[in-house]
Amino acid sequence: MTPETLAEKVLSATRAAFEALDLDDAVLPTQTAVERPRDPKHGDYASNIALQTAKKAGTNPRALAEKIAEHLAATAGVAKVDIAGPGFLNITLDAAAAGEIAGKIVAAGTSYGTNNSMEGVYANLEFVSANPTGPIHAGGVRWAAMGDSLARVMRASGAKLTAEYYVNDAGAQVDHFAGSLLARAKGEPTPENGYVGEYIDDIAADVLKRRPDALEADDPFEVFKTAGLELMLEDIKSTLADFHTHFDVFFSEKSLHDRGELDKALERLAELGHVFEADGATWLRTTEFGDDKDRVLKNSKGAWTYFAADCAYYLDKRERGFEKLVLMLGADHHGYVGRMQAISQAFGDEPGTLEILIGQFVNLLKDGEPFRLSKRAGNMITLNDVVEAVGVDAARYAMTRNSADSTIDLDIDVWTKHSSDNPVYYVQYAHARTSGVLRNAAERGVEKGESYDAALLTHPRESDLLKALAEFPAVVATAADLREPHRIARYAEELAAAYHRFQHDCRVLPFPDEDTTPVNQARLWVVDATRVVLANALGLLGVSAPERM
RNA sequence: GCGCCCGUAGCUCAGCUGGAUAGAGCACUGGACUUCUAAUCCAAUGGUCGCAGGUUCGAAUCCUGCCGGGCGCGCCA
Repeated sequence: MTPETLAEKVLSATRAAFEALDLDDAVLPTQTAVERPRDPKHGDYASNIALQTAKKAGTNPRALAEKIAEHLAATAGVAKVDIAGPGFLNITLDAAAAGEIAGKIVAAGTSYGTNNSMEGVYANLEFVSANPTGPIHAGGVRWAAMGDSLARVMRASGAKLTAEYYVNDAGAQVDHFAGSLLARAKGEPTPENGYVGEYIDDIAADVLKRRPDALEADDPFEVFKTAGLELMLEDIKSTLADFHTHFDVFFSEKSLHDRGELDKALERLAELGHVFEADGATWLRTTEFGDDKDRVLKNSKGAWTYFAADCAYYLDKRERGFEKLVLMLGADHHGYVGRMQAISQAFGDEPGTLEILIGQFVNLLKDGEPFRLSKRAGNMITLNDVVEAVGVDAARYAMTRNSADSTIDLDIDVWTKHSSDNPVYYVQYAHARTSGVLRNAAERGVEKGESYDAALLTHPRESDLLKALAEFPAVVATAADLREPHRIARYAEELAAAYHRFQHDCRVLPFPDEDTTPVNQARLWVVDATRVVLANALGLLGVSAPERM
């Protein structure tokens, strides 16, 4: 029995109890969940439904709980129901009902954990979107890892999701970038507001390699701009690919300008009556939608602002049919939330259409000192550097195991020297152990058979492990719903711990001089199920699941 | 000044949208390998959940006010 099924049984038992006690069932929730108590004395699962509904129904929680327990105890698969404290229901399943899950997981394989909590939601998830004027720096590691994992988790929950990278290939920064390349190629000093760094030398050289005549062209600046952006973007794409971070779309800001999308967006907003002229500039009245000040679309010189491009980009996404736009931004951009939401509402969209996730910074430390990153100064640590130092798995895992709401302090030296402290190895090792047991079983010709007797799985370690395994789909659904991929990592650690304890206390394979027993076989099913879930969980994090370590 | 995020064990962080005696990893201490990988397990140590009120059967969690830290508040991009 899965926790979901049990929760339904709890609800129907409650409904029956309400009827028996002649209570108003309008106070009953449409859904409930059972929780896994920390203390094993509290049974396999616990429900607080009596506590939650008794007061509203005008009765005593304890009395209600007793009535619910009566009905619930009669349910198939439920071994025992106790009432504790003010009215908790502590439910114990019989071993056979609890053990079924292993077979279901093995049968489901890679699809175990998928759920339909976001079924059919057509979503766009934008993340990273670092300017194409330099390599992705170490600060981008967090967004790449979290965004990519979130994409996987939302897809696993049924969302039809497009992962998108907004390429800011228009505007002044790009000109500064092009100017820096050109100066470098000519051997001139870096212009004011320009970029420095080894990568500028490299890109300048590569542009010349690709276009040997670049300096003699009619407009060398344009050649360096176009070719430089192209090369930089290729570099970014390959960095992300190496980091196992997949984007479906790299969306060019410049293409919005070229296609006249900014004019179109302005026109649309004007039609809707939210545009006004003042001080020689064109404004969007975002204060109407809660922003703290109105925003300029076109400045007094007649030039588009970055904000105008944001409007056009928003409209473009909506016109591509996305009904849910999720945007991951760094804490330094949280000031944008107000104006971005105002754009959404100005176009007449429901609140919630645009969802902005703000992630806090990774504070990089070196020798205990804050390490400032700057593309302009060229003293940066890139995503590539991080990956080279600790590897993709360790980097991704370290970045996804914390809530985006908390800032992370990360000492570069600690990270590179003691990377084996990373809990990712604990999880991966658990997976390697499951693979090892199954490999040994295969070598010795021990077969788990077509089916197994779940009633034999009575050891407390088995019971804990089975409960952890059963939880996975709900964890995925919650992670998707709350946009919190770190829940997957924390779950994986719990599951790995449950497995390590199981393998320590429960002999799986028969000893060499013994015959294979039904207990050996049942345990092999549990091991295989654990292997599946660990692999699926690591897969959602974009971390590999090695068969040997 | 205004806005967003954070404050939980020596350190790094969880805490499943209000539940039972607040957890894990690292570090420290002591145990467990002639049998499936000890990258493991077991035990011990470690807490005024920043502070003060409030809401209720019940608060680390929700509300208010303080204190402390990070980030942000351009006709820049």
